[in-house]
Amino acid sequence: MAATILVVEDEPAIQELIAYNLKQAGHQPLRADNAEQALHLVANALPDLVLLDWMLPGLSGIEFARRLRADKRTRAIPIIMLTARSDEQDKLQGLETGADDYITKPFSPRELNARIKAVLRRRAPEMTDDMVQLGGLKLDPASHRVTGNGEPVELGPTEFRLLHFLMTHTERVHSRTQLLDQVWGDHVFVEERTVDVHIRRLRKALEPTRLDSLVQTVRGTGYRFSTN
Amino acid sequence: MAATILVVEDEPAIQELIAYNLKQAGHQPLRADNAEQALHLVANALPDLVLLDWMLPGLSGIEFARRLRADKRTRAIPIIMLTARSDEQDKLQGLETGADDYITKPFSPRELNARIKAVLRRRAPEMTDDMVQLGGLKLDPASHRVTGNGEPVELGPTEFRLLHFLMTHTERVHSRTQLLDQVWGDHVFVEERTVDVHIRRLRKALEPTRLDSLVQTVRGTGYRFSTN
DNA sequence: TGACGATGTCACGAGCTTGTAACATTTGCT
DNA sequence: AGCAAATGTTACAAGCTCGTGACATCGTCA
Repeated sequence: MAATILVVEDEPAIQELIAYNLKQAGHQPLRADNAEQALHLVANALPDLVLLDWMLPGLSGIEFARRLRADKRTRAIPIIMLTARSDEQDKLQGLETGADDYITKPFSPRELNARIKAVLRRRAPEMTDDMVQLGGLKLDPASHRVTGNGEPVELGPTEFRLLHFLMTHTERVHSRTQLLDQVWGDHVFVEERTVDVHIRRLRKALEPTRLDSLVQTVRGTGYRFSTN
Repeated sequence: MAATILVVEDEPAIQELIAYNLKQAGHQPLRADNAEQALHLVANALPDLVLLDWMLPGLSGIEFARRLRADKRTRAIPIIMLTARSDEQDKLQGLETGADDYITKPFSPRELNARIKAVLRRRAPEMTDDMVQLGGLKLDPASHRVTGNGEPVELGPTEFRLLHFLMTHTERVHSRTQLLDQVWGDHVFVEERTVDVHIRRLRKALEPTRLDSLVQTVRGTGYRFSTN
């Protein structure tokens, strides 16, 4: 994984507990005792996910979530809310505000990790560290290694991300625009044809293993990763 | 999906949020801050769906919807209205004016996407990603693949769109003009006989699977996709 | 600083798509 | 049968898409 996770929780003991667990799971915890502090942190660096206590002193969790959703820069950040009571009302309101999941205290570290992983996978499967293995190709985000039919494949950073995205979204055509948004990042402005060039570089790197046929062109539409 | 969706919303933050989510879902957002601006956009290019805030400065959402419904060119465009209060009165008036659905703020991206999909499925099934399977033919918009009796079928972009439209509107004769409007697009001017040529190409591509008989000629009227 | 890898852009050419016209065939009707 | 309209079929030129190699730039690291 190796995600940066912002923990917004006013109870020090719980905050500490969560932070410890996140570290154990290989994440990078950022801590905030309240929403204001959290906003400051977010202003400086975008976390990959936010664990948000619903009951906070001062600015409430709901309000904080709203603000994240209101700002273009932070809109896409997944939010998991922590709620003390298993109150259905809270849950509903939270999901409406845009939380991706919620978890009721008390919770086990195992459950927390599972939900984090699930949310990361849902929001951006290519963000997780899960190894992807398809049609003879094996891509391991953790070690940043790719092998085709057992042979190592050398890829540049962009080609690696591109392949990772394609392998986590197979059997589906992606337009150049979509690939630019997903692999290069939104807000980046780059020529569409640049995608072609990186597809070319990716294929070239895969050629020695004859796996370049997995990356397919769909004329007039875009590209597709397919094992057929 | 890949629908062009016009968002008419005066609140910049909400407009931005919606546009972002639409993009994530694979749609192409068009934005307007008010009804006048929206009318201009519609004059240039027809969107596939309109998300319309009910409370707008200047020309109201209701009035805008009326105008869309009054013009033959825009009458068929599905409208989903966004309403701040869960006011029954608004809802009723909206549905009477011809809105296809309504959604009450605040709403989750998930809910918005679900409603968009539902409306598109009802009004313009060829805009969704749903796989179509009929009479031995299988067409999957997501992977952009067609198979007939299990065998892959190679189609050019236009033939693909044509077949997709026919398969989502079966047992019904479409005139050449209708096909040009629906498959080629609104403002395109092309000879009617061109449709014949593409029908021919489509049939030829289907011949190897003996499924070309599904595309039928209705003399003096147009073409029809039928499993009988 | 200099070398090197990574990246984005461009230009060129091969090959595919597409709209049209021209010709062939079928259909419906008298 | 004979005719006219509608449709099927083919060929082709123009335009567009995509693959590909070349190149300039930028940041990094020794």
